[in-house]
Amino acid sequence: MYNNTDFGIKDIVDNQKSLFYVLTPEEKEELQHHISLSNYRKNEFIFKEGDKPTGLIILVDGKVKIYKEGVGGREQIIRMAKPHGVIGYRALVSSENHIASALTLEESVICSISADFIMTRALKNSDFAFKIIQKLARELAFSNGRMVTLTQKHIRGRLAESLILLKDKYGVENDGTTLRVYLSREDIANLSNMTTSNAIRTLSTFANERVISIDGRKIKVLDANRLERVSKLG
Amino acid sequence: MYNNTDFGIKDIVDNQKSLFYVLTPEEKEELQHHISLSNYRKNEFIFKEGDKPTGLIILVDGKVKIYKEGVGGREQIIRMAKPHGVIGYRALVSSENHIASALTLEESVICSISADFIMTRALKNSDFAFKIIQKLARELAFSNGRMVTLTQKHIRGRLAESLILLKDKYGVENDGTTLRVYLSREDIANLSNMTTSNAIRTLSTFANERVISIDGRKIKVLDANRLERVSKLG
DNA sequence: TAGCTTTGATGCTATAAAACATACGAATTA
DNA sequence: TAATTCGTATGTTTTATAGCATCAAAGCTA
Repeated sequence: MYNNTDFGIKDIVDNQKSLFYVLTPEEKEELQHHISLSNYRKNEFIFKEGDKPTGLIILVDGKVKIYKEGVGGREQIIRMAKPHGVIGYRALVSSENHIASALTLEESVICSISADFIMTRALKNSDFAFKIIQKLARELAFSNGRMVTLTQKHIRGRLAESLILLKDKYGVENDGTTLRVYLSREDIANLSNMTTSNAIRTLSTFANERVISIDGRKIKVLDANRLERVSKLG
Repeated sequence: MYNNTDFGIKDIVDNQKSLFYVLTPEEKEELQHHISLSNYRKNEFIFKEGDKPTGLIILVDGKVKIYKEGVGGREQIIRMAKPHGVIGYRALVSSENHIASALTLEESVICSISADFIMTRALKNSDFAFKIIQKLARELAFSNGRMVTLTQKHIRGRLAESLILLKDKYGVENDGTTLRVYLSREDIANLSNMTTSNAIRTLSTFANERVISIDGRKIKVLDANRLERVSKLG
C-alpha cells in the first residue's frame, strides 16, 4: 500500500488541477524541499486572524471554515474549504497578516509550502502567478456576490443559498440527496448571517415544506429547484 | 501648455505608482499602441454588469462608483474609484464577464488598455502579474471586511464607516474638514446598505451631535475621533 | 419663468429578525 | 451513575430598520 503522506505530496505536484502543475521540472524539484504535511484534529486552528502567514496551505483532506469575527465577537464564515482547496494564500501573496481564521471542522490533513518558496520562486513563474490571479479574482467575485446576498436577501433566501452553496462545494452522499457536510446549526447560522435560533427555525420550516429533510446534522435536499427558487425569491 | 490626452498617457506609463511602471521598455513601447483615452460625462456607464470586459481601465480623472444590483434591483456600491484607480480588471484577468457596473459620478477621463495586451503581454511579465495579485488580494480583504461590517454593524456604525471610507479615499478640501466627494443621499445609502430615508435621517442625527456638519451634499467631518468610535461601537 | 422632476427632510406604521426564555435529549465530565 | 454542559427546538417579546406618505426646496427643461 502507499504511504498516505507521500501520496498527498505527489498528488499536489503532479495533479493537472493543482496550482503547481504549471511549475517547471526544476521548480517542482525545489518545491519538494519546501513542503510539509501535518495532521489536525477536529476544531483546531490552522491560523488565526492577525497571524503572519507562514506558507501557502493546501487542504489535502478534511473540511475547514474560514471566518472573521465581527461586532461583539459574532462570527461570519467567509468561505468553506474542501480537499485540494488552497487556504491562507491571500495574506501570503499580499504580505499582510491573515484577516480571517481557519478552523478544522473535522480531522484534516494539510500541506504547507513555505512562504519563501512561493514568494521568491513560484510567483516569478508567470504561469503560476496567473493561477493565483485567477483564484483571487474568482474569490473576489464570490465575496462581492455574498456581500449583496447577505445584506439584501431575507432569512429564507440566505439559508437556501447557503444550503445550495454547501451542496455545490461538498456534493452529496451516494443517495444523491444527503449533503456531504455535517455542520452544527451554529455554523450554518454563521455562514448565513443569522442567529442560531433562526437557522434552526428556518431549517424546520424548510423541512415542513418538504424542501429538505433533517435528521440531526444530516440534511437531505429533497427539492433542489424549490430551494433555488427560495434562494432567489425568499 | 500640455495636451491633456498625452499627459494622461505619459503619466500612466512613467509614474512610479502606476501598475505599468514595472514593464520593460519594450513592453512600454508596445503598450502605447494598445492604449486609448476617452471622456465621460456625469452619470455615464463605463461598463455594465454582465458585459464582457474590453480592456483594463484606468480612471485618469473623475469619480466612479462600482456597484451590483441585488434583490429587486436594489443597488449595493461595492467600491468607489478615484483618479489613478484601476477599474474592471477583475473580470478581465479571470476571463469572466463583469459582475458589477461602473458609473461615473462626475465628468471623468478614462484610459483603456486593450484586453489583448494585458492578457498576452503584460501578464507574462511576472512583476506586472504580481502587481495585479497585490491589487486583487487587497481588494479581497476589503470586500471581506465590508461583508462583515455591512451585515453586522447597525445603521450608525455603517454610515460612520462609509464616511470614514470616503474621507480616506478622496481626502478633504483645503479647509481640512470638507469631504472631497459630493454624493447624493441615495448613493451614500447604497454604499452603506440602508434606505435613503435612513441615510438622510442618520446624517441629520450626526449633524445634531456635531460629529459632522451638512450643507446639501457638502459634508464636513467635525470630529473624526468620534466618528471612528461610532463606526466601531454604533 | 413657469411647470415638472428630482432630491432632501421628517413623521408614522409595519415587519423581519434579534433577543430572551424555557425545555429536552444527548454527549461529556465528575 | 449522577451532574453538567452542549446542541437543538420552539414560543414570546422587543427592536432596528424598511416601507410608506407627505412636504419643501432645488434643479431642470420646455
